[in-house]
Amino acid sequence: MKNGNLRERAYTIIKQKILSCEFPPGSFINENGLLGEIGASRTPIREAMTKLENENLVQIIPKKGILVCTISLSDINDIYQTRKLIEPFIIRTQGSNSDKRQLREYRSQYDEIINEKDFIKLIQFDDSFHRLLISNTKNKYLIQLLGLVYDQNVRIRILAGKQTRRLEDTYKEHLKILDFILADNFENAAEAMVEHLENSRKAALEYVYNNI
Amino acid sequence: MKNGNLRERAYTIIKQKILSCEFPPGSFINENGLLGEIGASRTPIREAMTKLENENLVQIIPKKGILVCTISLSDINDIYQTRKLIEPFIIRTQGSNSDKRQLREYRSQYDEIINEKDFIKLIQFDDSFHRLLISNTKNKYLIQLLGLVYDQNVRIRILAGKQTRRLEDTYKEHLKILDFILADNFENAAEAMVEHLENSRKAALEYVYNNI
DNA sequence: TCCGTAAAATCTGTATACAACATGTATGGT
DNA sequence: ACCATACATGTTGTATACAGATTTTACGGA
Repeated sequence: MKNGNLRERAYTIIKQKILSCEFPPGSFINENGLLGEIGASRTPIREAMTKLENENLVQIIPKKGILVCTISLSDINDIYQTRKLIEPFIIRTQGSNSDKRQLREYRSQYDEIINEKDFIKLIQFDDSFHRLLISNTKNKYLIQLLGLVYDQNVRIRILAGKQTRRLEDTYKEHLKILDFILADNFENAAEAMVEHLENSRKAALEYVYNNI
Repeated sequence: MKNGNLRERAYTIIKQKILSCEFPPGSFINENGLLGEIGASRTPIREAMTKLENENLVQIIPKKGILVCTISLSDINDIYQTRKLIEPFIIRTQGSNSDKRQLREYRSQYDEIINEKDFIKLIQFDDSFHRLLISNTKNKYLIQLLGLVYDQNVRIRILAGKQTRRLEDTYKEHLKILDFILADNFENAAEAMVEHLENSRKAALEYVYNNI
């Protein structure tokens, strides 16, 4: 409304609604419905949509509307194939460059957040662990790709809901990876990451099987 | 002008101009200058620009203009780190799914194109080899990422110009990879790919060192 | 009641108009 | 001649207006 440009503002607001599944997968977004909340005309909103289309979050169907992308079985397999390829590689090659201070800070917050039982917040916290790790590689192509992948992953986990067991397992698996990295044991950290991703993949598939 | 929507049309035209370096890296694109050629108003042109921004081909600088992205040393290192991670992986895991007919057809065209001495055409043909290989993995995230990477790579090679030696080396290296795949020897194919990418990276770096 | 067709309302795609900002130019003072 | 300030020009960001298409609704016949 006041600072920055309206396109970015629209982008941020709409993306948040998609990631939180307030705009659920498979639904259509009405451009006019956003005018009031964003406080902008259709022009910047439409530009934001083309940006979201490139992030695989919406699909602009000509003369039809803006469809919030669904998440299919093959999406999940693609996502985890990608992650299992890149994330262990990053740990192995970039582990020694990790910002240990940030990782220790992350670790110290974990217990507190686990106990809050705010599962949206917990999912975002889990997400930030992986984003923290990739931030060590300065490779902007890998960072961009994994950013898209993580966005999809957040949606999957929110849709899957409060699966308490998986939330706690994730906690333990993250700590295992974290401690290996802090101990400069990158090979074991990478292996723990592969295990973690394989477990996450199974949980995601389980959700999709039960709900689609 | 007639079929499809103008946004896609604008996107295709502008992207072609960027990849061919008719719009050279570091230059600004004037929106009004494109009105006539594209036959559309600024609205679809601007939407095309936001799409190109997400592909790292332009950078929209608020209230300033649309800058064609430059290619830095770290870009080249990022590009080849990414390619060396993903492309051998694809050969190893997807080699057996390769469309041998397409690969044989590709091979049969190569001699003819090499002899034409049309270096732009040759660069595009080289590019299509890698795109052919990744099309075997149905992983849309990897395909999308490598698409962006290949786009940048085309620009680098066009800027580097008619380096005859490298063009011929590329030819030999591609044939080596190709023949290993056709012989179902995916491990050797993957190793040949790593070699090829390392040679390409050095050639790209050499160009940048000499020109920036 | 059900179905098909036609009209109305709605929504998207595009063009144009306007406002804000930035850059370049001219003018005037020292 | 040089610098500073004011003005003119050009370009981007956004709003609005309009046209074409699609969906919804209303109506009439079976």
